[in-house]
Amino acid sequence: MNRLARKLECFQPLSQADRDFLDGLITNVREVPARTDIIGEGERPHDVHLIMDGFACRYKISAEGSRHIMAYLLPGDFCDLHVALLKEMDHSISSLSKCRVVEIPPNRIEDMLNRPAIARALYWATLVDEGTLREWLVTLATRDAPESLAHLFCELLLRMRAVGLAQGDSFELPITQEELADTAGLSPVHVNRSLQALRAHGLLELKNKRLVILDHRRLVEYSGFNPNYLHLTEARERTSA
Amino acid sequence: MNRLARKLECFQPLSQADRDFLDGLITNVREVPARTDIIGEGERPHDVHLIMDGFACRYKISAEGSRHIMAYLLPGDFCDLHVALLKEMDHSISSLSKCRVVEIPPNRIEDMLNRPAIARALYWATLVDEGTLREWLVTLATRDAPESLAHLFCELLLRMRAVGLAQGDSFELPITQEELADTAGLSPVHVNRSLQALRAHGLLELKNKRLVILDHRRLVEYSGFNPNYLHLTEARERTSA
DNA sequence: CGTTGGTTTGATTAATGTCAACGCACGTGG
DNA sequence: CCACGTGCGTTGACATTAATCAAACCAACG
Repeated sequence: MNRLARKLECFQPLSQADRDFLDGLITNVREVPARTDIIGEGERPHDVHLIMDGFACRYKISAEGSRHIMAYLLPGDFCDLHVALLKEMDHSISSLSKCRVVEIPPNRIEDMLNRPAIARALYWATLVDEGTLREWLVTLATRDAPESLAHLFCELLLRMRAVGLAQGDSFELPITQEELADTAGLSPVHVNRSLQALRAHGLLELKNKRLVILDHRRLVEYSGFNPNYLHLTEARERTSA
Repeated sequence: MNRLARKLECFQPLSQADRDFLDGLITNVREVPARTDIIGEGERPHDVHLIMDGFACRYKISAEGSRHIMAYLLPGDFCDLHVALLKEMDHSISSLSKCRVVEIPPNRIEDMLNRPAIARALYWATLVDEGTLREWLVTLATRDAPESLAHLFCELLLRMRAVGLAQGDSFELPITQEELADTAGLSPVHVNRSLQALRAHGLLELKNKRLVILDHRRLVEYSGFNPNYLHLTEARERTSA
């Protein structure tokens, strides 16, 4: 049930004690409306934030005022686990949809990191985040607009499955085309046309904030998606909530 | 003298004992010619690799055969510190110039991570790597060609300074325009034209494998460079070898 | 029923890629 | 010492992708 535990078990099964510990972390839950900042660039938050429900993102605003989204944060993802070490955030975090966010005080984080299995799994998770960043870099540099979106959707499907939030080849995607544009480095207009192309190819449908992948195999092939950077072990992929 | 120690001290000064320990790591040095793979995607190297001299890079080859460079590895940078945890590399590492690479066996790495100050500094370094990846993402998504190159050069200057390899506002940059193209997601032709534009603006000169920044202030402004993502403390920036 | 936020469409423009050729410096072997 | 090859940088002409601007449309919601 706990999305964090589910995600960490993609790396390695946890003991019941560890699972219970993670459940115990979920005490201080805060509702965050859609499109509101959770942490701003330059801040140094006191508590660590964990997404329990909804979509959030890391982003930066460039000098000319354009926003770029650098990562999606799904249920089970930490926003700022590292913050204790650095003087300040070098980017911001904002909700995309309505979110439920857990705030965890530093001493509980320390307790968590003293549990070896959890600490290792969290380290794995940051390596996956880094791999994801690298793959997004490749996308921006080498894939054209529809390929970029297709690749993103392939990735999100696996990540949503990993936390039990996919239904078959589809999942809730509560974001706008403008947000996709800010993610893929495209204009909203071009995102729209690219989505139409993907639809026309019979690869997917995106409406009512839900993405339905109609032909997963072809979508993977079309976008050149290789899931190795997510470092999932096949056994732990899940297909249902 | 030890580039790794210099770099880690950008986070926090180290004890003499820690510095000595890091010096003791440099036993098994290997010469690597330019443009040769150090670690390939899919491998799982036994030893950890540390760059002591020269330029290397992380890269991926896309399905259609194009290469994308996702990070530069300078003296003092680890190639694959994390590798113990993951089953396999999700990207490759190759030298750009001739390099000197240290190979460190896993038990020495373990010893290293048992030294709290060093472990913390290494964790800081991986956070900086992640921040750098995010900034490159922003570059690809929002900056035009000459801005991208200018931004990259600003970053490299600070990184080279941090390990004592810059002379004033200039440093050795032993890479070709084609490699810059594979970094910035541009064609070599366009890199060439963009460099000419930067030169024409009197911002910099790049010849004989050396980059001379002629007007640092304007270059920073031109590229919208904000060094916060490198998390350097001013005090530790160095300007000479 | 009007307003609002998001999506869709068309026309035009700007940035960058591609292809092809040429030049230049350097190193090598005759 | 010269001739040649090779790798890299440079240039020009042209094609393509995606951005921009502006307007229309649509559905949800008060």
